[in-house]
Amino acid sequence: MPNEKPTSELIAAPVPAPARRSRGAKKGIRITDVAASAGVSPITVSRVFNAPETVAPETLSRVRQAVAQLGYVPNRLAGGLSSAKSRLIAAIVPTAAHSLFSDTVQVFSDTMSRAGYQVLLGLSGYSDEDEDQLLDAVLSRRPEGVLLTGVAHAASLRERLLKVGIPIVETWDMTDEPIDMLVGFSHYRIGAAVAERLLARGARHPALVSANDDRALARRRGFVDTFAAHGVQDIAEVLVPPPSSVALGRDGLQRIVAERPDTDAVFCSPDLLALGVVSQARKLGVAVPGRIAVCGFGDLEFAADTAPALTTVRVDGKRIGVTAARCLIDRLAGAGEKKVIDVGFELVERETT
Amino acid sequence: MPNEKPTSELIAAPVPAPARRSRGAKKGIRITDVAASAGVSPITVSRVFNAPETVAPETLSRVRQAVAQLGYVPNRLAGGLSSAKSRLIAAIVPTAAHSLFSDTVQVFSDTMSRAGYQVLLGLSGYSDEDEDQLLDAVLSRRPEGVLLTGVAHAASLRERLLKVGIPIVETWDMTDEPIDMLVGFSHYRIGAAVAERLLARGARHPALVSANDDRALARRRGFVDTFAAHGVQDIAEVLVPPPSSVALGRDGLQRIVAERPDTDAVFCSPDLLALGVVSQARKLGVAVPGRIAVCGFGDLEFAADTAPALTTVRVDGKRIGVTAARCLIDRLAGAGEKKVIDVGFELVERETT
DNA sequence: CTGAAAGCGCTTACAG
DNA sequence: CTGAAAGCGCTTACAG
Repeated sequence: MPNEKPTSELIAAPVPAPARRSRGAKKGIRITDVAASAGVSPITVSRVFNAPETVAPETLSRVRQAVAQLGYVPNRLAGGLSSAKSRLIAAIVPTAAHSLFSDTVQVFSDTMSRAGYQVLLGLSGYSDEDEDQLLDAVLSRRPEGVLLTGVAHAASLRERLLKVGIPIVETWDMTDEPIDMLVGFSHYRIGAAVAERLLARGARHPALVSANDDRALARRRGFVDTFAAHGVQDIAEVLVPPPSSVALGRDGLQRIVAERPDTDAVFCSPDLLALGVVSQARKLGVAVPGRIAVCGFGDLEFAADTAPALTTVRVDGKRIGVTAARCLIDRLAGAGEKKVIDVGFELVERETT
Repeated sequence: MPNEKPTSELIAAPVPAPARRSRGAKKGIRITDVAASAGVSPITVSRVFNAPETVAPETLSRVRQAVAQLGYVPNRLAGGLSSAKSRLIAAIVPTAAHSLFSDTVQVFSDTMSRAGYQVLLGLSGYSDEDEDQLLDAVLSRRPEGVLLTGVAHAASLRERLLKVGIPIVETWDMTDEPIDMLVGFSHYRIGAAVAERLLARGARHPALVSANDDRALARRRGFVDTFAAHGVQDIAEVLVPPPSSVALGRDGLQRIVAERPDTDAVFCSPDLLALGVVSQARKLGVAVPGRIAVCGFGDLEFAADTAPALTTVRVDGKRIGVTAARCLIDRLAGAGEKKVIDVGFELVERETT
């Protein structure tokens, strides 16, 4: 006897029930399936995942058995919608490809997942242009926190992020006015430190081969200002667009020496450019660091080998990753206030002769 | 006059309405806010985002204005739950750090987002152990497709993925029994090709310095089998755990030459190991490729410069990324069947003297 | 071209 | 320690 109607028609039934609609995630095991199988209510199943300590041990194992048997995986779209906790953290980095930030992303992701969060990677591509669009995509997932690379963001991005009211960590840079939390270091001070080191070595005709993103330009300013303070005003420079490469570095030195044959020091950042510069110097028969001192940025592992005469700047990307993750985790746990952490940097001279 | 009760108490009110519960994403602009502001129904607002071509131009612009003014960002947790379309694709890669796969991830992500999908990165960490746990985390987001790195997955993973029934692309490897689609190349054939090249150069005492992951071991098999087919059975080898590094390569050659002073060829993969081997050879005064021929894997950009005598194997990671993305996009659009695409590889000899 | 109602699969805030 | 009801913010499948 299918389609039996309820007998309670005496009690007004104003709207006739419309035909069944098949929609949404019809297939797949739901929490109610597990509940039925384990002989408990859906709420109890939910607790097994989200607050197991509040469930009786015997119930716990019965539910877990049902979960395993049915192969149930909770639907976090539903869970997130219901609880307003997406358990998602967005990490916005310029690029995934051969990047300075990959160490940071790696440990950040590891640390966050150990704390029960998943990382949604947003690739911003070094341009502010689509950053707004990327932010739309990211925010549509309702992340509970955001890691940002750098501090120079379009005003619109700052405002929107501020309005959303979730914890933010900016990284890999320094500023007096962070959006929220900050774990990084000063690129300006790096440029200044490199300049001082080169000055101490006696350099008087410095040059620059550098990427042209915000952070590289901050290093450039520190470099230029410091030389200026010592009376060296005129610095030859080659700015290259991303992605940096050995070839661009090689080409950079070529242009520098053509323009300024008396160049006695080059600050190249990142290290990939420095490798090109060192290689080209070798090809030209120019002694490094004897004739031209070269300093890079990024401390590529193999640089030590490839270019033992190369001074470089080391930054601990892993430390930035863990620290940033901890900041967010603390904040999400209710603790942790607005703070700025400077992880500093290190000038590395390996085997300067 | 707050809390005015409805006047219709004559019509049975069996269950007293419980107190209001504040829960879920209380704050934030909802689709109903936009609808009210634009003077349309929520469905129309939904259409503006998901099927703008079905909305009258004038309505469209009115709604978009309201969206812009209120700063509305659709909640994809809700949208995904309702439509069973998360617009999320999972990409599972071993690591984010200095990786061969970063090019693939980059273009994959770019291509997918241009098609309206976001990429959820899962870092599997080279071990099958937590792969099940990672899969739980990933599947809980209900991705519409999955990109996998490699083809050697635990049987449980294969089964679970198969059961979910979403499109899968395996990448960076080759197999006769893919889970679904496959975009990659044969590591075994690479090992064989390298062996043949070295044999042609006259090598008779080959050695191996290699990572120990599944794909590196497949290259090893191709290498060993091919030499065996030519009567060379005894191959010295050093297998190193991830992450590979220049230092491990250096150490590797040291052990090889100590064990087999007559070694005349070394296959090192990945290239980071090859760089170490070449560097150590230089330190030992061993001519490369004169005394020992060295072949790497991965075609690191700077290797050309660092070790011009290094033969290496180039694989087009970007092509894998785009192709894999296209496979998924086609399939999600209803077209595209199960297929295997071999992107091949290339042996690169730069300036062998 | 537009809208009213129902439902996606969870969790919250109670009450017991 | 456990559960019944309501609701999170969307979209589907209609109907007009």
